[in-house]
Amino acid sequence: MLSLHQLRCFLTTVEHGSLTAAAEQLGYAQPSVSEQIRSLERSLGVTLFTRVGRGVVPTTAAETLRPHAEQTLAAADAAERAVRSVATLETGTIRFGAFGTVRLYAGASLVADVLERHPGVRVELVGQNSTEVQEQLRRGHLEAAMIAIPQVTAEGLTVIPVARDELVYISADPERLARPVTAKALASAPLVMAEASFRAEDSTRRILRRWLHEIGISTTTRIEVEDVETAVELVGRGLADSIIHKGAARQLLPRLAPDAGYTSLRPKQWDTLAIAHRTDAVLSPAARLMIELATRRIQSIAEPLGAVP
Amino acid sequence: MLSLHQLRCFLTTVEHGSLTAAAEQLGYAQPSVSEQIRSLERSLGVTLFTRVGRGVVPTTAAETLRPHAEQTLAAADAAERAVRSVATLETGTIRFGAFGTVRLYAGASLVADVLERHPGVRVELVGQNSTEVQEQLRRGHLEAAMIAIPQVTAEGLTVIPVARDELVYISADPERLARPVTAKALASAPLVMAEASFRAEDSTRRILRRWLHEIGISTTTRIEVEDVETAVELVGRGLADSIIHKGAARQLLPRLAPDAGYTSLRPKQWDTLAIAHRTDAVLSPAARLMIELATRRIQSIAEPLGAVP
DNA sequence: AGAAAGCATAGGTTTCCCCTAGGGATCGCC
DNA sequence: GGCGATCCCTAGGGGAAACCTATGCTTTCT
Repeated sequence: MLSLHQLRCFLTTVEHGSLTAAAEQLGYAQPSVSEQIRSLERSLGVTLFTRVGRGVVPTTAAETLRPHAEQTLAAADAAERAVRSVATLETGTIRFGAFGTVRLYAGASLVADVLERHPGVRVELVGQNSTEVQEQLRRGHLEAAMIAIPQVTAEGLTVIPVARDELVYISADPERLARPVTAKALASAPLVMAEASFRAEDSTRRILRRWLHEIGISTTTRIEVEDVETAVELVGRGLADSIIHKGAARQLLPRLAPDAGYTSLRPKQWDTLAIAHRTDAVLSPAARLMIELATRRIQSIAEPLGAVP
Repeated sequence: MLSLHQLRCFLTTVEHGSLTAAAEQLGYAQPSVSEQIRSLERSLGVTLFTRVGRGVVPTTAAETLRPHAEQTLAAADAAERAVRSVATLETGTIRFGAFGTVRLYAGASLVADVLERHPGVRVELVGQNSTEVQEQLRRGHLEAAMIAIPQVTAEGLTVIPVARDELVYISADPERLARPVTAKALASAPLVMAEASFRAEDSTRRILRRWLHEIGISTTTRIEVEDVETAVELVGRGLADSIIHKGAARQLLPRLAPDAGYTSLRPKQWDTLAIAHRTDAVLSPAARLMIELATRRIQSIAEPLGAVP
């Protein structure tokens, strides 16, 4: 049976023109190489070297074999290196940004997905606050992140939209949920707003601001909080109402505000969810995996938008 | 250490989605395949299958490895088939020695013969000069050669006579060709001699020397040239006469010296044509084919002598 | 002619390959 | 929910293969 080991011995012998030199090169004793060559000749039914005096001379069969042997070994080497590059992913850390509402999609079950496919990896979800993610993206400490799209794309970042998510009105007051909320109704509501995107360019607020501005009403935010969970809890206690992503509402309301519900805005408003990475970055397999899984997950909840990069 | 065997087991397992099925396909017991996969995983430092309940599921590392494994096995298979095709003369290079006058017999039409029978092969006729052929035979770069027999066989070479060829006198002077040339007449002729055999042991000259020596005459070579064609051309221009093989005369005179002709020596002298190869060599099919065809061709021109090996 | 270089052979040890036998987990079916 | 079937793993043993050292033979160089 043909073996890579035989081919290696063969090639080294051809290159050095000597069994002894090949053995030395390979770190074996000379008879070992000799035996490998002999077994290769036997398995191929061909004489590869004519033993002449001191030294060996390759036959035409050997010359025929040579390029194929080289290609085979090259392919095997490529296989090894390809897998090893994955191995670094297997044993390394996947560091991925996901903050604001997006974090809810790319949460525990996403991590579970990754761990199932790559049992050895360590997963790090970065997303305590938007400033941190933005900063780490910019400095290259994070390869990529899932974000609610900012209206003005940050410099040096490539942003790829993957889905859109509806903005819904959440409240503990059934009466307010009876019909879609208009801008006018919104203006008179006590609101708690959470940061859902880049601090300076929070997309949700920007959308609301523009919407209300169109009909000459200014925002009336009552409370400002850091994270969506807190906002939802406050809504659950009836202290205020809020506007969040529909996907977040479906996930959080049952858990944090069982007595609250949600309804659409009128007209409906949408926020865009996207992947962001440094424009000049070459994404690693790990980042690609994370993006793929997160995208799939988001698109299974929100409305798909465009193609996966 | 990576091995083809491991890759084979791996691929079969991926394709069948089961170790048991792969083992059955490969004709092994299940634990054997299992062990191969495990050793492959260990040598790559990667988990290839997640053992889930009953059954195995390939990881992304396995998906990465798969195309490379396929390519490696394909390359190995190609290597095997390439060499086997050489063994059966479907392809490959036939390298054969033929120099001096013999080259005229084993010339273009011999090559055509070989190519007709084996369209895929490449033919290499080595024979620029005798030293080169002798050297390559001795060093094993040539398996076999057709030669004009040397009186003293070279050491380590087996020489098998296959035919004898008459030595004839060629001249542009019709008067000299009127009757067979005796030693006496030869002594007074201006001669051009070409190297026709091993440089040091040129058989033609040796024969002539012995012949003339018997009647107390020394040779009177006027010109020395490397190849027979040049000698014949000089004869054609009337600058000298020469002694060459009859077969060579018949082939070359019309082409190179149309005004010249040939006549026998008196008594007739013969040179022996033979096949030479290393004594300890096992001849390849390619060499045997070449020997057989060359022998047949020579014997159709010169007088057969002994049997084909 | 003697020394050096290179391959082959011989014999023994270690490693690897493959087998059979049996244990544990999961899945499907009563 | 129990039970058989399926599939993988572990354990241990036998045989082959790989590798080594030591040695002998041939060729080549000096």
